Amino acid sequence: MDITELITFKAVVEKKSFSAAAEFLGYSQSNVTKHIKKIEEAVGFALFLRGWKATLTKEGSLFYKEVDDLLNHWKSVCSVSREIETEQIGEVRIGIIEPLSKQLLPRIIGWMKTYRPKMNVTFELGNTARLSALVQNDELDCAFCGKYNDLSQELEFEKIGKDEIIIVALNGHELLQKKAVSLSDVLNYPVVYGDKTCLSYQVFMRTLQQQDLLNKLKTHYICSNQLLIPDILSDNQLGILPKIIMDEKKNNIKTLTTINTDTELSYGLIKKKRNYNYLAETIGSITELAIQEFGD
Amino acid sequence: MDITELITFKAVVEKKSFSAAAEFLGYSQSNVTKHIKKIEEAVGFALFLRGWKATLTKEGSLFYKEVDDLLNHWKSVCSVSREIETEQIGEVRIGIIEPLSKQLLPRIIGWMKTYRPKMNVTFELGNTARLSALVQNDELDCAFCGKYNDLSQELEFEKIGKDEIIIVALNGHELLQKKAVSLSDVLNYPVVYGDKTCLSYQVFMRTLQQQDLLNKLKTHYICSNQLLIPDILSDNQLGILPKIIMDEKKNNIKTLTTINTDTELSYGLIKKKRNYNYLAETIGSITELAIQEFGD
DNA sequence: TAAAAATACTCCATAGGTATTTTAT
DNA sequence: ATAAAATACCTATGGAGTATTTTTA
Repeated sequence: MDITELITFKAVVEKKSFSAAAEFLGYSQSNVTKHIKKIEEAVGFALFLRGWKATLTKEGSLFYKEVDDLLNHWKSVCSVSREIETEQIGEVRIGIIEPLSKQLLPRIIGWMKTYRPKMNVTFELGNTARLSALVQNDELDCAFCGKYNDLSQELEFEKIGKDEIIIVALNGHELLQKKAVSLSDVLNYPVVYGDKTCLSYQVFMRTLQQQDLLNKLKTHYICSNQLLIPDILSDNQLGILPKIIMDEKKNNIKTLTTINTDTELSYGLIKKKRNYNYLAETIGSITELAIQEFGD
Repeated sequence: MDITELITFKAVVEKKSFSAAAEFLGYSQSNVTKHIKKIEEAVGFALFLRGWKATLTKEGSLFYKEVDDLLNHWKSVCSVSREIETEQIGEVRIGIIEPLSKQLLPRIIGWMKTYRPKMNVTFELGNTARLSALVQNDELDCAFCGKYNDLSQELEFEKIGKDEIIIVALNGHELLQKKAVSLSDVLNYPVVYGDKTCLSYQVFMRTLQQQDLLNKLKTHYICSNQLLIPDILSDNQLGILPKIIMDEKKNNIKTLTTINTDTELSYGLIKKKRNYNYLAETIGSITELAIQEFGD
């Protein structure tokens, strides 16, 4: 007994005749007879009372209810396989660093809602180091990160845009009067920046070191969530941030200057180097989206 | 893609290796490879990452959940087919005439509870004519009836026991003093009997006619449900009943006499003459039960 | 008698096997 | 170097067909 035979069974029930079912299925009449006989042998009871019309026996009728369900289940499994093939179901687990999240997260959600309505998405916020470890460990499918120098051999980085580290102040800050603001000027004021895992922290510190200004650093506040810095800035404090998280609409905050870095600061996508990946298409589309958002 | 291939798929998932699955299933390793390849071609994605261990791809894993369900469903359909074969499921529709119901119905229910716990039973109470029409019309599977003279060609009658029509009175009735009670004696009192579809009515009337006593009939009460007659009998009334419904424990009621009939009164089972019948076994067993109950 | 199902017979596709090669650890 | 999967090749079962006979309304 196998599925094709059960399909024949269903056709005979619906067409109420072996020959009509044969025609419907594109089979020979004798083949339909064989299919039905094979099921009847397997189950041990007659399915039909034969005559000019084939009518279900009571046993056949009880069995048909089951078979009909099973064939529907079969069809559903086939359609699920098509959904898997076209990446319509399952889950994408996406890492995002905080600077990118505000712009990228709603856009990804919007895209998924339109093109992957049945798929679940998990967003993991964190810094580049942690997210790339999660990707490495197969706990994330991909991560939107900063460029990460000691990236594992198994991972690859695809650039989606670049950024700069900027220094900001509240409107009316006295430094805003100056035409050219130098780092030594900045160090006269209390500074606020992200913790040491933040790119802005690292760039800022490296630059101080290069210009031998580390000892000039006075009061500083560390806020592990960079996104909050524009909101918590007060008095004569200065914020050090990736340009991307500066909300242009916040017109009480002004950019003083940009920290020049020898190497360009890039954002991009980290994922595993493998030609086999269930979510390749989906992640590809999301990457396109990110490039549209952040690319030049 | 067919069931056997999906079974192989499941085995590979469980054994985590093509060769182990092959051994488990009694297949050659190459055949397992072929099964998996055939599914992979059908669905359009890889199921396993090959290596020393075969591990599911993400797609394979999503698909496996579906397949596992389907295989369980498949197994359940197979087991249902066995239950149909052994008449464990479905419904028996049994007709019973009132005189038999009090004794037979609880016994049938008891038997079904023990031997056909999954099967439903419908009991239809009615007179022989109506029940045999329902059997004829395939609205009942069988009926416990009286012997019915104009039984259709398609039906058969199997005797399970015989009965007599008796005349009863309340304890202390003056007729109980008499040694031999004749029909003319009976007609001096108001009589209670079932309606004209009841065998007892028919026998009584025929006997009156034969003895030319019809005109002597005085007050009479007709109660369409014969079962009630022993309970409603009062004063000097006499009841005319099939012996079988007389509850021996009711010691306030006594039998006066028996109406002699030229032909024997039989109870039996009416069913369709056909060699094909889902419930043949079940009905056979119930008939045995009835014979035990009513047979001599 | 006519419509439908069963049977007899044929053919070839494929499910299964064995032996060997290729791949991955 | 070795365990496991893929491939090449072979065989025989049985799935599907055609033609004919049997059954049933």
